[in-house]
Amino acid sequence: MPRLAVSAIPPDSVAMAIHHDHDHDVSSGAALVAAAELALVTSGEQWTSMRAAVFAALSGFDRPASAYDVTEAVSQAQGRRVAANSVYRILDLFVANNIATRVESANAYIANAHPGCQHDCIFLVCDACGRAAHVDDDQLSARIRETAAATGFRPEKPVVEVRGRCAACG
Amino acid sequence: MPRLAVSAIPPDSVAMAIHHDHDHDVSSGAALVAAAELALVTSGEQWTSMRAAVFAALSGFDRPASAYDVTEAVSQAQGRRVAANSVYRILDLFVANNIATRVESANAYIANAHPGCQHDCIFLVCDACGRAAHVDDDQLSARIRETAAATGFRPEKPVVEVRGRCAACG
DNA sequence: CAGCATGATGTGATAATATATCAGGATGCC
DNA sequence: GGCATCCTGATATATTATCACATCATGCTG
Repeated sequence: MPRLAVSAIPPDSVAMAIHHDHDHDVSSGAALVAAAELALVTSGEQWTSMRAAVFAALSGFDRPASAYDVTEAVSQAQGRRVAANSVYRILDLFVANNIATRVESANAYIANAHPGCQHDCIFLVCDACGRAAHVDDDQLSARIRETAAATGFRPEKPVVEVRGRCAACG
Repeated sequence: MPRLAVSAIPPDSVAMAIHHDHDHDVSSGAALVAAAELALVTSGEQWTSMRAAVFAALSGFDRPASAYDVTEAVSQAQGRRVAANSVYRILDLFVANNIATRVESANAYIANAHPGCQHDCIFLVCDACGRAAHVDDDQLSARIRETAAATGFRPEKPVVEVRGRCAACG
């Protein structure tokens, strides 16, 4: 499978790279899980079976998934009812450690395809199919931060999510 | 009161204009309400007393307000219980007609200080005080749309909300 | 004017998303 | 093993959002 800078979704049908000139360990499947585990452990967090299950469920979706979607998927996988609040806790932890991202405009979460690499994320969210493509454009992100900073604002976390129609949905 | 391109909040303590070289009818108070009414009526929508009440309540907040905040404020003002779903309907209408904007990362709404003028909005949302400054930077917005379009995505509505700390909160 | 069409609002229910609290269990460390 | 700490489960509740349908207001039309 080709390694590309834009983790479009579905994960195996990526098409193009944009303003992204450095290499990542873009991962999927087992490699992605391993990378996530490494990132979390490196931060001094535990990689428990529940966390593994949540991450597996999250990365199994081909589009941003709500906490309840993930809860349902984990429940299925475990053959028992898991509580939503546990999933929330874990998703929050994932977001804090950059192995997942929250898509604010969709109240949903998506696994980060390249944990360990810090970027301001730009998501292209399709209003038709719900899928989200992830674009890194450090130059553009920098412009956004600069623009904010120019007003005396101290930017912490830019939320850039372009709603629209993906190529497939026209 | 000075007319400025950046509608910082609180509304009477604006400080700077950025990449914004055209004039607006930036409005506040009664003038803002009149501008909103005009914008709505021009679109063929009615300006009912309920809509006026919702707009007044919304523009009375000095920061993005949740639909329930607005519901509460309108209820107070009217001396009766108004239903949240009515408020949602009206806020949706406002957003559709560009006299209010939804701040996705805060699940909240904010009155548009210059209805009738189309921009992609950029909000600087303070995580400490909850206030949001509104920046227009057409050049930056264009870059964002271009970046999205370059992937075959058709951008409809960019959501750009920079979370961080405002100058006042350091 | 009566009747009707249309759009706005009210009512009531419910769904979806998110957080709080606290007890008990697992884990790591010594 | 024992202790401290972190993690999870259970339960409750808060917040945000939507739906279906009844009612009301307004203006048009015959």
